[in-house]
Amino acid sequence: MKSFASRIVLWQRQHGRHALPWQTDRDPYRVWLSEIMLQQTQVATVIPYFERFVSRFPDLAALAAAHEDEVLALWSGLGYYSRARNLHAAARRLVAGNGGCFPEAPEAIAELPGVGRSTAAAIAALAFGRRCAILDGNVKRVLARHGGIGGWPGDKKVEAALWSVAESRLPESGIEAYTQGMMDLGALVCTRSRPACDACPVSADCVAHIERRTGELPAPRPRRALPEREVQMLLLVDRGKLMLEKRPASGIWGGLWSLPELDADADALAHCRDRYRFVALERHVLPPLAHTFTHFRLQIRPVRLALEPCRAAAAPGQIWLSPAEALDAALPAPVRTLLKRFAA
DNA sequence: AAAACGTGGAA
DNA sequence: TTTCCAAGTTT
Repeated sequence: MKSFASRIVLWQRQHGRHALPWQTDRDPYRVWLSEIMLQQTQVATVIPYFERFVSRFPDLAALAAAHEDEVLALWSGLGYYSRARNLHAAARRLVAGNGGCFPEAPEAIAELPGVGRSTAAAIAALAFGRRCAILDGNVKRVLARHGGIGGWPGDKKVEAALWSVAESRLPESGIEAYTQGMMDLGALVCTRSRPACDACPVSADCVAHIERRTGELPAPRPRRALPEREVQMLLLVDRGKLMLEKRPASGIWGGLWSLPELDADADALAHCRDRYRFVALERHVLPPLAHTFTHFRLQIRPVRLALEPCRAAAAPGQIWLSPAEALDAALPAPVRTLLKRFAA
């Protein structure tokens, strides 16, 4: 039987994906951008964001010259916004300190903010042909099944074992096809549920397949109950314009423009007066909106307050926009939903 | 080292 | 509806 790596490489060339938007060339900028967008995010979700982003920022120099606000606006809806802030910061660092050149060594790539071991290896392999191992969700699933490695892959010891296997199976040549092939195999054949083992090039010596344990491997993440939180969000309206506030750089929705929040049981009118010195003429409670994060569930109770004209007093970190203008801004997903609903 | 960090697709 | 988790990294 051919080696594991050879079978992956041959399979990738025949059955793998070759026409994804970031596979048009080996431009390290495009490879890097795609790898960041694809962190914890599915390919189908990323594609339209990637197209929009590269059309606005076609290269490192364009990205470095951008305002962070516009970068975040193009990321709005993709989630994990520190990825966008780190991407922007890294572009500026490379243009200012590295002559606008992308580093080729995985160790150097991993120095960039937002780039860890696996992402650095993916860029080094796909853009520069470096022989190094990745370990994303796809690879973890393929290796856990093929090697019969139990335990949750997020566990440190299990992950260390998987890294070790990943390093040991690299091909002598054809690292690009191998790297892409492991991801393609995980995404297209060795799927989470109902894997297509009939179509798999490495099923002959796959422990999970042979022992009929593909349903148990890899082991699922240990579950925990999702905490529930509840907030009010204020739509402060002055002559058709809404007030948005810039969120702090750290924490949820960092750097995005969002609606003022207050405790679910607080008095919206009093808050409006005490916190902003605005006079509300009319109060309207809008239908609630549920939003689920990875680590908690949020109930949003929107309240619209029609204000006495006051915009001249706009403070730093605040902007007044029409609903249409606001939809071009870097909004959190549920706020976008809310504003669409409000504008309709 | 566990928790934070978003969103949407699929089962 | 609920659960899982996707080309993970940072603190």
